[in-house]
Amino acid sequence: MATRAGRTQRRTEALSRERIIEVAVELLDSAGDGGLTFRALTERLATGPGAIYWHVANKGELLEAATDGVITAALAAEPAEQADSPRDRIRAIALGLFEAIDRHPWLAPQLAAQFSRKPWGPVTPRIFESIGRQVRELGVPKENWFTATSGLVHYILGAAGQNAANAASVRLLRTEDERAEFVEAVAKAWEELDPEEYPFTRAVADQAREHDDREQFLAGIDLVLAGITAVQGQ
Amino acid sequence: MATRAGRTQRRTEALSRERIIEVAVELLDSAGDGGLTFRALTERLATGPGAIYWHVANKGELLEAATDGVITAALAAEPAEQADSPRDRIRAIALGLFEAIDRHPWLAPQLAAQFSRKPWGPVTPRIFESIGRQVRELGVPKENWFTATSGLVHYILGAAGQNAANAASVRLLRTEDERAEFVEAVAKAWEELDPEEYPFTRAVADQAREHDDREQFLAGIDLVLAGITAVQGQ
DNA sequence: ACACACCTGGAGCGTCGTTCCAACCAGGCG
DNA sequence: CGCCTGGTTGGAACGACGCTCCAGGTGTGT
Repeated sequence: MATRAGRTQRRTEALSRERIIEVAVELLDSAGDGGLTFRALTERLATGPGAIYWHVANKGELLEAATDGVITAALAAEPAEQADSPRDRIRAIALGLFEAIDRHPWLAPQLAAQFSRKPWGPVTPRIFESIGRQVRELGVPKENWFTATSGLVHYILGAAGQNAANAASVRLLRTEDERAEFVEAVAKAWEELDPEEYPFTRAVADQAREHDDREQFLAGIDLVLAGITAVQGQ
Repeated sequence: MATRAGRTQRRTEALSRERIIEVAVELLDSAGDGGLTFRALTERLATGPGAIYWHVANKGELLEAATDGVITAALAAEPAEQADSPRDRIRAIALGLFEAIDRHPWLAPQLAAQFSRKPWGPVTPRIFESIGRQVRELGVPKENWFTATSGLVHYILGAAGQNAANAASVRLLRTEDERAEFVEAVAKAWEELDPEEYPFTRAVADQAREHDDREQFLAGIDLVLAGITAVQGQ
């Protein structure tokens, strides 16, 4: 349904599907996962729920559209630095997704849902394709394309989603001091675990305290890439 | 709050925190993410919400407790086959988590939330520790312990979560025929993508059609493990 | 100027998580 | 023996949610 693309575009600034999605993304970004409410939406758009439901079937479709829009933009953005090798291009794509999910933490669960419930939808192939092409150019033999690409995509979405949830909860702490305090508290809690039961976690508490999320993410990408090129030729 | 461990255990089968969590897991398993309702809970336990709220602070705490219980059981279970090397033990732990998440798909988002919002909670260190110990025994130099373990855990949770969401939606299809039909439909949709825009995805549609989820997951583990041992010594 | 298809927003339904509180019941005290 | 007290229980009710319904507005084609 939803005829859309009104043949005559009546008003200068009317209610449109695009405008609704735009505000939905704003609400999700500013108020988190549960921030997208039809009541908040009607208030921001100065309208009623009926008007919104004319443009959008339900909340699920609105979330899908918001996800699609943000992911498409993230994959279309050109990498800041030049990326000459397939390896660098994979790193660039991964970093683009990482940053998109970091800016819009609600993306993580949404992506997981879309990958499974609608693998034929626009998002899944788009991500798979852009990573897969570079895997192919890496010289991976064809019979391993699917395994290598799946592994990479799973790592990217898993790690980025994890980091996003993390960043979202840290972002609620307003001052820089509060954030440092949070990281410190976690590291300390790990250091104070039972030495008998948690020797390893205690030992890496210091590395957890000092790690940088983005570097850690890229180090993981390198790990998987090393695995891909180690297991098979090239 | 919550005196618990009632001094006299009045009835033979009374309401207890343990009983509530048990039923909560049943509800989540049978009815999916949104199946856990205080109304469904009161009905199954033949009581009112007040009684439940006396044992449990709120829905979030109930979800945490359910997650903790299931994960602890999964990590405690002995691997079916003997696992002599650290590599085999990592594969066994990963497979245990994979199967736990497969059986309880609601675990995936819940784990992601707990890892970020409460990294000091019981679940995060427990998973980190059991993987990390084997990473240490793999001979990885100490300065890379955190990176290697994070990479593994991110892959495991990302891939298992993805698979869980997938399996959950497929499980809604009753007959074996319907499931085969679903897989076939996805593969076909991929094959019919625009050849200009999606050459790679079209090329691997066949591999997607024939892949086995569990094997694919383990292949990804091997990929990361190969990366860990390739990047650094051993 | 009339009609009709498109678009709007307010009222309201059913369900959710959660709170409140009157009643209940077992064990200790008079 | 009865009562009293404090740990438990469950029913009623509240506010917020997603969503539906529908009586109207609004503008364009005729």
